[in-house]
Amino acid sequence: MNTELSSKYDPSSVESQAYAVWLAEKCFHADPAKPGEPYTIVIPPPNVTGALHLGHAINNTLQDILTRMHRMRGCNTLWIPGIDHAGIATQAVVEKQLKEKENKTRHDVGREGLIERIWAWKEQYGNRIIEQLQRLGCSCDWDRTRFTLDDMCAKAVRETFFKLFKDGLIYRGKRLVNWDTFLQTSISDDEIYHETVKTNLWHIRYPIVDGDRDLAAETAKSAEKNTKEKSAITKDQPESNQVSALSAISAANSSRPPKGDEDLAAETTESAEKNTEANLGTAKDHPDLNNVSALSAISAANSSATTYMVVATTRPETMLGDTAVAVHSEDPRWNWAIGKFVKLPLTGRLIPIIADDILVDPKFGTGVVKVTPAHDPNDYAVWQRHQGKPHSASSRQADQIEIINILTPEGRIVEDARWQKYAGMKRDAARKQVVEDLKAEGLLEKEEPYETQVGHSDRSKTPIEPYLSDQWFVKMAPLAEPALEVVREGIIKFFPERYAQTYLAWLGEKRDWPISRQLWWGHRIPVWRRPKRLEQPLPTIELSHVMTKLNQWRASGLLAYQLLSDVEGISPLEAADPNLALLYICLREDTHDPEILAFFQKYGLEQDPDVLDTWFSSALWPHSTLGWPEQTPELKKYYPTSVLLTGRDIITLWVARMVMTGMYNMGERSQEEEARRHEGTEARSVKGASSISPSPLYSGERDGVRGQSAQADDARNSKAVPSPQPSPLSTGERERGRRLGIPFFHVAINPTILDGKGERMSKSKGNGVDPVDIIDSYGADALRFTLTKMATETQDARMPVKKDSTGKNTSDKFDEGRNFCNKLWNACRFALSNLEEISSERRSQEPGARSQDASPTLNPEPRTLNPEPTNLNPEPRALNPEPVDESKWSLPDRWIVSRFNRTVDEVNKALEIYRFDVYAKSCYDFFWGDFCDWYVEAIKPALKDPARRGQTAHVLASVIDGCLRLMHPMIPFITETVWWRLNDVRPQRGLPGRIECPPSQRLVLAQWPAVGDFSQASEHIFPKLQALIVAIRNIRNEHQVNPKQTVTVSLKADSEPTRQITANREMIELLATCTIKEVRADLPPIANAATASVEGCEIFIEGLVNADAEKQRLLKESEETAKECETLKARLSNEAYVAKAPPRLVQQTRDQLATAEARLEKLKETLRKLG
RNA sequence: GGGCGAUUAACUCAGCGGCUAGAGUACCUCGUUUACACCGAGGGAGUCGGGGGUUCGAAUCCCUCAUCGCCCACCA
Repeated sequence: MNTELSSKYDPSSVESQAYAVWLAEKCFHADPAKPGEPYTIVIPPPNVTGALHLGHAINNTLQDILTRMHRMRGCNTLWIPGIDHAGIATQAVVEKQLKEKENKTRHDVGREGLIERIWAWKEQYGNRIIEQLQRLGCSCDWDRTRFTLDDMCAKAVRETFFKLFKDGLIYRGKRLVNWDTFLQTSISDDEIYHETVKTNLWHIRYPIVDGDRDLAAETAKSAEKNTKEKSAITKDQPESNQVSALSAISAANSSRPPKGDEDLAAETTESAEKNTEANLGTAKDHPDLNNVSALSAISAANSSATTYMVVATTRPETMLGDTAVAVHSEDPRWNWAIGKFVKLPLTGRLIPIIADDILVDPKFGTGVVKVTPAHDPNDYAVWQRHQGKPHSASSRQADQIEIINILTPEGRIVEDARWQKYAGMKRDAARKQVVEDLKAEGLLEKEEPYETQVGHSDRSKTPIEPYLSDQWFVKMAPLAEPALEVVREGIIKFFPERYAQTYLAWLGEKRDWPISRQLWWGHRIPVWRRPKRLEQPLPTIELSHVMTKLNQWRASGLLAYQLLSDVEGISPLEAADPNLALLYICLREDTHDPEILAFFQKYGLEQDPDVLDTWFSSALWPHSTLGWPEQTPELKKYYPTSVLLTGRDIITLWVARMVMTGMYNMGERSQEEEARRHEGTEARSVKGASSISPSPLYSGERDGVRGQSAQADDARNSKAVPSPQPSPLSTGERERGRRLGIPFFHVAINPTILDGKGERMSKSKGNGVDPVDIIDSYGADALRFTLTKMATETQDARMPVKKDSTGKNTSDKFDEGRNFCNKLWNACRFALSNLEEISSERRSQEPGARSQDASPTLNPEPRTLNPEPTNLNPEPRALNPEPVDESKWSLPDRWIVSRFNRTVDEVNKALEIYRFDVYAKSCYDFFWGDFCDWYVEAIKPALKDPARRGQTAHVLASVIDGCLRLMHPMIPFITETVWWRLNDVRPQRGLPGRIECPPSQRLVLAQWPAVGDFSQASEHIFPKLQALIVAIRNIRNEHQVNPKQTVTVSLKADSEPTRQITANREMIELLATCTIKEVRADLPPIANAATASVEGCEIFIEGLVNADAEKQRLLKESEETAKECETLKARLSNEAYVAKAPPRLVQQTRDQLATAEARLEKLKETLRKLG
């Protein structure tokens, strides 16, 4: 390979070449059989729907930095890439395309057909995402690329569902969900966005029905209608006629009980039983009827004047489904009416007036709220609360209310005799009609304009409907508790720390997770059930046979089933539903068992058509990608993963769920259970498992993988040179995490990138920047550097966006990255060309070349000055017998090496706490500010001097080597390319104890730099000389001296500075473009010279005769100095300061004052002489 | 309503009890010295959002107000 560096840096050729080499040599491939402490990251899988944006770019750049750094640290490093199938988003996109291109709906092409199309689509776009990640430079193990819908993930999904189902943590329930009437699926809260909509607030009169004789008759009629209404629902929703006992129980167990309502669960269970009776046709009376007698007893004392209540609503059409009006129990305007009825306009039903202090805010509106349980989340909660409770201790009257669905899945009003007029109308039409009819009846009190937030589906952009339907849920409480605990205890840490709050707050709510989606694209729910009840209930004998069979299969681990038996205290047969409508069977794996298949067929059991929420598979990502539930070597080696890097928006949706499922599937208890299963014992419940002795998995030796201590030995032996810093995780911590099954130890949150106005980037706003455009125009390294520098601890990072000449979005922000990359390239080119020259010369003079390295001793610096050694392991130095003879080093050599080690130290500390910006800044400041601006400039003469060039070149090569290692994770392409050239030109590098340079053909696999010793003396002296040089340059500039023109300088300085200046005279003269005439302590003032003073050293530059300018400058300086004196004096005259501040600080102030006063005196003297 | 963050130079951001508050970009001056004009040398530019407080000392800690943004809840 030709490793010449082109004179102009061309990112595209550099990048493609380096990446091709890494791939060809499998540099990113991880092998679990190899030694080394594991370091694992799983990518947050991008949605297959979209191309990558800057958010992905920053997220993946940071992951790559960590991955590359740990690989260089000798860890057994794995970064797993992959893509999310993004259920609803993807299906929506493909359906839209289908509609646009072929004018077909999903029903036209069928389930199979649609899925086939989506897979084709996935191939195309999934590959594009992989390509984009590769262009970014991501060092993922591409052989292990996963897709949340591939076989490996599917297996994990299936097993997890089965486990949850078996443990009773998955249940089917009727719930109010967010219904997308366009896509006809439920969607989760996070797929909703709110839009402000201008509408009206309609005030409607609901006539109060007095307790007179007509009442009983009215109520009876209403009851009759209710019966009809039941059949209407049944017709409309075939599967929803059972407000099943199971769902009601589940609701009671899992929903948050309202505050202070401890008895709710018990009461709901009772009510559920009642409902079951009703469903089974054993209950004769409608619950409402039980209230009639009590009603007539009500006194109407308060009510004589009031004949109606006014409710305000933005959704008048839902009044068809009203089943109550609610008031606050302490609202004197209305509480007298509690227990009475109102006559619902338009349909004429009688509905109760109930008290609900949670729903009703008496200070808001009229204090009266209509209750539509089937179409409003709050009202649904009211329905749940009012399951037959007495109004108060003194009243025996129950306030149970009904629930009535009025909408079809398409969002039309359902067919129903009571509102036939509106049947089939869409929401808006129905609303219009209802309002008109109310007007006609004189029941519309007023209509006022109103703005409200309406939830819209993110996918179809249509308004969502709260809709009552049967869904599958995961019970959160048992899963959430351990997941909360590991974060509270700091076993999982967030960076920055504050994000733990978001996590804890959300998880603390323990709201059950609706996991079913009425889609086709996704993991299908592995539950078989009858869509309807059996026409004829099974005879007891047959039912008993069914149960026996099921128990047999369950015992052999093939399936799990749920029915009423899951309620404690009821035997399975007792509870078994003879209509089989409440029997849910979860098959662990798809089966070909003819007996089971025949059973399913005989009883008409079908697989649930729904699929799982896409987050269900994402939640398993850290262990499913490693092969779980199979006990793969990968799983054993790489789980738990080390860190998760992600954006803060999915801390709840994703991070929390990964912790829950990770601990549930991978925690020790779970693993034990697994082990027992393999032994042929069926574990019935998790509860019993804790008494079992630890499985072999955790007792030391493991199949195929040696124990922890053996691995550690291996790692040590494999080190050629000291490996650097130990991983921040101790063995104990790692083991604890493994036992608990946590998916990762750290969660690092990267900032969200916004545009210059602080708005989120998006396609619709047109402010998005495409990372590939930036790579094309600036290069991937430049993009990466800029993004790394933006990765601060704040939550957002702004990036002003502008259009480039071709109309694409770009940002000047990337200039900084590009400039730095360019600087890096050119500095390396310069260094390499010198090294090449010197090396070839050296080779031609072997073997005596070494002697050249001797250079005159300048300021020998005793080693004792160095701070504590950072390399605790002495072995490595033995590898290189050549001792470091620093007496040969020039000041710049010692300084730059020390500064380099300082930088490595800073970088290590920064990356340990995920301060990527500090990493970028440290590298930038060191490389540009110290190395290029000072060191390289300072050594130019030495590189030309045969006596010194050998030594200088050796330091230069070692520093370059270290810099390339240090910056490689952030700037991988340039550094790798330069590395190859450096290996060619100068294969032998390294300053033992200072900069270790163990050889490596590829930088990507080279060792991360160790922190070598510092040189405090040089770090003290060099900056003083810098200040002197800057001061001289400053005077030159002020006097408009041409940069090329050499000036003559005389310096007045004490003996020590004089010594340093003299010793480094050549460097000062070069960097300040001057000739130093003399340096001494007793230098008399020089007339007609421009002067300055810095670090106790007075500078005189001859021949700069601009007296006026000089006088002005002196005046200004003396003014400033006087001011400084004043400030310092004031500080010292403050007694409290002298008394309370640290003595060190007070002394410092005194010294400063003395210096400033002396300087001021000199300035005044000079000014006096000038007149 | 609850929580979190931001407010520092024209712009984008560091700094988070103690050096004269820093960097990059932009701006101004000078400069085509063979690494780099995507460069070099230098410069100007800030009441650290307002107001209180704690402290010897506050950009930094506390309270409060204002503005902007995000998350959660709610909006009959």
